[in-house]
Amino acid sequence: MKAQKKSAPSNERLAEIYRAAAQIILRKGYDATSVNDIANALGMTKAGLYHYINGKKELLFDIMNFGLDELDEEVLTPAGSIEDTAARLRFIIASHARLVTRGQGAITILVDEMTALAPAQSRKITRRKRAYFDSLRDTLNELRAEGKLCDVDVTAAAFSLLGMINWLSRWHRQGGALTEEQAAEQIVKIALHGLLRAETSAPRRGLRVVKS
Amino acid sequence: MKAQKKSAPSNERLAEIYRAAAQIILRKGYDATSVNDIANALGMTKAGLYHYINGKKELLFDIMNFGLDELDEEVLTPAGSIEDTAARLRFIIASHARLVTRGQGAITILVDEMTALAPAQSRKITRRKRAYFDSLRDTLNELRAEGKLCDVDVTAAAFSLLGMINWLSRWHRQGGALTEEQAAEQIVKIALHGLLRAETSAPRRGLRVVKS
DNA sequence: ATAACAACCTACCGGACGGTCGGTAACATG
DNA sequence: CATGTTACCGACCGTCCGGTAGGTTGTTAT
Repeated sequence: MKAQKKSAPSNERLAEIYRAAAQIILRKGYDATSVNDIANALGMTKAGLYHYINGKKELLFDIMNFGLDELDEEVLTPAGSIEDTAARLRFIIASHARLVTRGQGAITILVDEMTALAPAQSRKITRRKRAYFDSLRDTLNELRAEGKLCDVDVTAAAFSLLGMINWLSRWHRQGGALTEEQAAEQIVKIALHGLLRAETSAPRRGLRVVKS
Repeated sequence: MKAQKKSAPSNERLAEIYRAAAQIILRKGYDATSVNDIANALGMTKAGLYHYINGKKELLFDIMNFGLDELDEEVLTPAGSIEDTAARLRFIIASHARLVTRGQGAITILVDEMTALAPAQSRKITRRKRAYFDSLRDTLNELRAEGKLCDVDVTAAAFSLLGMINWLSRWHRQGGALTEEQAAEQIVKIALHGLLRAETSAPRRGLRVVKS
């Protein structure tokens, strides 16, 4: 009748478990990944793994929180000390992008497997994600107040940024044509300046806007 | 020993089934959706539904192809007859975005549930997706040849576009602050011109470029 | 009338999966 | 050497799910 939590055994091993689990879940999806799969990847049996975890859902929940911790530490906190707003936005995009390409898993899982959580867990994760989203949007609002933002909806802009960044995990491969740094740089460029060349100097053969 | 395919019964009902299944799968995920869930949503039993489908995976495969058909018909084919390259790009982005926000499901499932397919099916879908991606990239290359594209990697640009567009399904809600049209328009704006104000005509109170 | 078929149903099967139980071997502590 | 604790394992359980077998009902074709 003890409601005790089993007490965290060896924080070191636990991190290994999270990392291994994240990688497999990322590749096969949460539902398609059995607890056995994760255990075997760690050279264990299922019962052995259950020594460390309290259930499959709770494992997922922990991994997600781990990912959000990374996001806070490597993106939001450092960004907080950047005064210049445009530079701060640039940093957020680039460092978040790097986290997606470099880290294997935890953050991307955040994005894909929300439905697998229990309602209470889902609410907590959603709240943390919301906090991140809000500070991104705040930066955009600040930019607007300074007159540096284009005429776009800040919410749509913030989501579009996240879309570009999170999508990275689906196409960027290590050892591909673009390094992690280059990929992050490309995202920054596209997000801040768009794809089309600004038609400032010497209108080249008269571009027309075609509607419909 | 008949290898016969059971022959498609009533093309009408089949479309209803695809649509209902797509909605549920979109909400709960493929693995978490049981065949029973889909059957019940259609007012049937599982065995009843199996009169129409040949298996859960094949149903998913069919839905994905249905989504790709939509994409071809409503985006790629009309786009093919637009001469002006920039206008074509604009059209592709906007119409694809509208398809994501308006249609409920088939296209988004394409994106999320690839791992659930059998290898042979997965290859076929990947090939079709690849074809779509290539024509998007072709448009960008054409734009580059015309000197209208910024200095960005075309592959990264194409993927970033898809990221923004596909992400729409995660945040845009019917009846929300932005209509489908407005959301699509925002995506187009951000993708083509970026977030930061171009510092061309009449520097409004002295905008500076901030580096680093 | 009856044959034929589509469109379902109830009942069931085999297997996989999450999770548990009762161990055991290794090692540390006193 | 006794005791406790950590880190596992083999065997097992209940449940749920994809899929099937075989029947029933309603409609159409001849």
